[in-house]
Amino acid sequence: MIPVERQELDQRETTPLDTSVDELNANFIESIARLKRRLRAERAGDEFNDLHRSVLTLLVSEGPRTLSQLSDHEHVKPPSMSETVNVLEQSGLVERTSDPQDGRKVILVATPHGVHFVAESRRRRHEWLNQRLHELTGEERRTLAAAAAIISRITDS
Amino acid sequence: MIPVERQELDQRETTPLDTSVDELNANFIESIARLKRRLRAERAGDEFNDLHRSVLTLLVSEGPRTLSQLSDHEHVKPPSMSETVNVLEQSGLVERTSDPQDGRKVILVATPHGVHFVAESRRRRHEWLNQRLHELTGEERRTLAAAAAIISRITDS
DNA sequence: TATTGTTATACTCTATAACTATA
DNA sequence: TATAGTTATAGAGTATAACAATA
Repeated sequence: MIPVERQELDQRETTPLDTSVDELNANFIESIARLKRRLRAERAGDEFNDLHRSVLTLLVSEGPRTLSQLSDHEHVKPPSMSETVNVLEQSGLVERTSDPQDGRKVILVATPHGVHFVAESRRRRHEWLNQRLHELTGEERRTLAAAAAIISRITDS
Repeated sequence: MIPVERQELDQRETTPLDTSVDELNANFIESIARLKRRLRAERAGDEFNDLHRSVLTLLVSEGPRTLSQLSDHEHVKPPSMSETVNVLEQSGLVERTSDPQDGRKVILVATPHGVHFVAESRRRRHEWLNQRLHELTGEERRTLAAAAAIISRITDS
């Protein structure tokens, strides 16, 4: 039924490769959307969300960043990042400092407590996914790691 | 700095494999969260979201389902699925029918318009991601396809 | 005047609680 | 009673618009 519809509708040139990209697009988005919804249920009640953790991890591993740098990197708008940073700041995990060269800028720095938190929390978080990952074969894990690298690259392009 | 912290904190036994799973967990979640945020920005203004499309695709390709079956499959609660189905129904893409065996159940069926929509929209949606996928090598696409399959499997376990 | 960030407000997506109808 | 689904309401996460401070 679907192939017939596709045939009717495919007015422009398509190669089998196009079709496979379309399929990949749909399958891939649907699979990660379902995973995100499942993870949401698993981590209900957590104090920090993925964005909080991603920002903190970046500050710990890569060093201080301005608010705009953070919002660009994470693909959110500055007001969203400002609120995210408020939470981290109120928890004592990051500090706002000012740029001596440019008074408009706010530079975010991880506190020692923030560094400690990242090291400590990597293991505990997303326990459900951790368990699932442990059940995979080494090759399957390598596939996911390779996929994560590809996703990061295209997201930032 | 981080390795020292880890060493202090790692009270329980961990193997190198554990660490790599932790890293994979963090990297993977962060990469797909950033991708999701980027996709949100790219598809602003769209009439349907990922859940609408995923549900419609399932009904078209796999046949009629009850509301509970849909909410289980997509990992949302029944009220969320009910609202999602309302939108698809109001757009004429699915129909609610009743189960002749059990009057409590609602069976969702894709309309001909819904079938047509799925075939027609696969190509157009997420144009930004489609473009990125076209720029990948065949092997990179195979990696993502394999990752999507693994994700789907573990999400539904 | 342009840029960086914040505050106020609103929208999207999903959840929980309360309810209706049927088994 | 227990189950399937809906309605009403709330919360998390993100956005846009308006504003303040600095360049």
